[in-house]
Amino acid sequence: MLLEKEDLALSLSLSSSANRFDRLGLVPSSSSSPSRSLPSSCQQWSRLLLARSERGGAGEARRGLRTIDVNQPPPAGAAAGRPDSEEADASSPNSGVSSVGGKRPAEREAEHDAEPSCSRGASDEEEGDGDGSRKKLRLSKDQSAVLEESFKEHTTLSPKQKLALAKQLNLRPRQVEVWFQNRRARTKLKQTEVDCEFLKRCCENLTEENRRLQKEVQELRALKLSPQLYMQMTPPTTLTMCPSCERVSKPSFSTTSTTNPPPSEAAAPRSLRPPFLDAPPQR
DNA sequence: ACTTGTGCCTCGCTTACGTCA
DNA sequence: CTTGACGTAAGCGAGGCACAA
Repeated sequence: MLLEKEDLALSLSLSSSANRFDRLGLVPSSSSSPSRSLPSSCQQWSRLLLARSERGGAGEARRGLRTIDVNQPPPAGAAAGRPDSEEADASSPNSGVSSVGGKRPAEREAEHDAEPSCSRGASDEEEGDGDGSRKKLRLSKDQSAVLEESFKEHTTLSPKQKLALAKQLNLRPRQVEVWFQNRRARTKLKQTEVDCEFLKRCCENLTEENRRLQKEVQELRALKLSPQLYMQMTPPTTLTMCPSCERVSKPSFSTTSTTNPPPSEAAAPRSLRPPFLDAPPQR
């Protein structure tokens, strides 16, 4: 159990690290799937694009289904306060908007033949469906593993994939949907933590760099005050900046030879900044 | 061409439950 | 046995997009 958790955390952090490397350009972005290699903000955009592309595909099926099914009443019980709270729950997420239309045609169809399995434990019968209290059912290890594998392939599911997965795992499509939703949330949370840590380190490095430069300025001023040394020294204007990478080249002489080299991250070119700093506004 | 209504999807936030120390 | 912390399945509302009327 503990190991499992750690494994999950590890996989999360590993994928996050991969994202970080991708951001820094250390890993060719083509080495991982687009959605997973992108930072969270970019993932938002890719998600939109993905959603659009998926809707392009799934939308056609939906359109097809809609023409067939849109005006059909939901299966008996689904709309009319079925005593089974599971089914009621399954339609609730969209209750805000689907109070009129009810369940999605595809799901309606699927859930009709894919009876609620309620996974292991399945003590559904004695869990009093009538009281309206929501049941929480833990997914089995196998189910979680399959879902995890699927998530690695794609972080969002098309309706077809969702149905297939639900059927394969003997779950309701709604459960698969919720699992992916929560999984995306966990991934994002993890990524945010990684981003925070990265920014923290950047801040520390920049502070250190600032301290170093201040010290250097002080030393240069001190040199300027002593004429003999000042006349002998080579021009201190060797602090040139490369316009392309914005790196400051080291002076040929060093009055601060004991100072540390600039931290790699602090000296990183602008293109390596965390992309979320340049990210478009999120909603 | 533009507007409006509908259906669907995803997200963020939250709640409730299961597990463990 | 109880309790608090933690992980996670699930509920809810909001926003956005596609599509049809």
